[in-house]
Amino acid sequence: MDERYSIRDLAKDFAVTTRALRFYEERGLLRPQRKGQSRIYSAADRVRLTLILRGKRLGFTLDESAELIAMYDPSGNNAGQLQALIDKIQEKQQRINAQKREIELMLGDLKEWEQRSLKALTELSRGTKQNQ
Amino acid sequence: MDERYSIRDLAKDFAVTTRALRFYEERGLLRPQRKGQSRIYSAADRVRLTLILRGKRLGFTLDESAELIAMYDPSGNNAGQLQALIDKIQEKQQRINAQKREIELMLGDLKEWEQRSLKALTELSRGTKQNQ
DNA sequence: AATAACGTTTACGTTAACGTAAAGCGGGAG
DNA sequence: CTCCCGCTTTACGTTAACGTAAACGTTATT
Repeated sequence: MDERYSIRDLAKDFAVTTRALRFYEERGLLRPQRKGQSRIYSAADRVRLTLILRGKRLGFTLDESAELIAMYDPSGNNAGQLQALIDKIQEKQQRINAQKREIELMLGDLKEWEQRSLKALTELSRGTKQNQ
Repeated sequence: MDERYSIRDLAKDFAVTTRALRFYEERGLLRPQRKGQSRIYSAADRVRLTLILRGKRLGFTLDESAELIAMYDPSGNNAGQLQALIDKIQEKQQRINAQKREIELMLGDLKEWEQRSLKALTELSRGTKQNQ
């Protein structure tokens, strides 16, 4: 318990580059300890990294993830923070749902279009001699 | 009919900047005619612009939209192109649905977390004297 | 002719999220 | 001691989608 990981360990475990890890730190998303000049990551850091990557998958920017993680953090463990976090995520969910609706509309249009095109094609090949 | 619009007209009608319109042209998404050195946009150009903007709302890059529009174009009006287009859009839809699922999972976790936190808070205030 | 109102081209600036060197430090194997 | 390995810092490069500014051409007015 209270495990320590090198930057290489984390990079491997989470399939990210060491450059990315240093970058996240530069942006304030990670704060590993130092042993000499080397970075030492803890289990807590792994959790944070998990959140960062989850944020990415969800389409959050690093700044957004930084905010979310700050709220998620036990240090500010009050209900208000949690509610703010939930609100942010719900907002994101709404945007995604809007995208989904738009994409569904577009798909609908396209399938209609496909039908018409296919119909046109078959009518063409029926009423015309095949050339070439 | 066969209406012609200035770059300013389009910018206004679609709420984009003229810079964006020239940029889309530079990237091959629009090909307005020229009258002297000025650009003249047609109804067809408006349709293309509509598609570009729709693509943006859906989270497509300009390059992706360029592809989609090329396929959507009547010039390549065969069923194969259409099918490819539909496939691309469905792929995008799947990505969006995946995002949606992730966000729903995260939301679920968070609400659980909120419950626990709220509970902890009330238990605290019940079992302890209010200080400060 | 001068000015304003639009249009055009050219080109550098901006943000995000790293990639990609370059160059140097510390330690442990031989 | 020497060499390599892994780590570090510093810093310039990259892509996307325009923003912003400079400098100039074209009309229509005044």
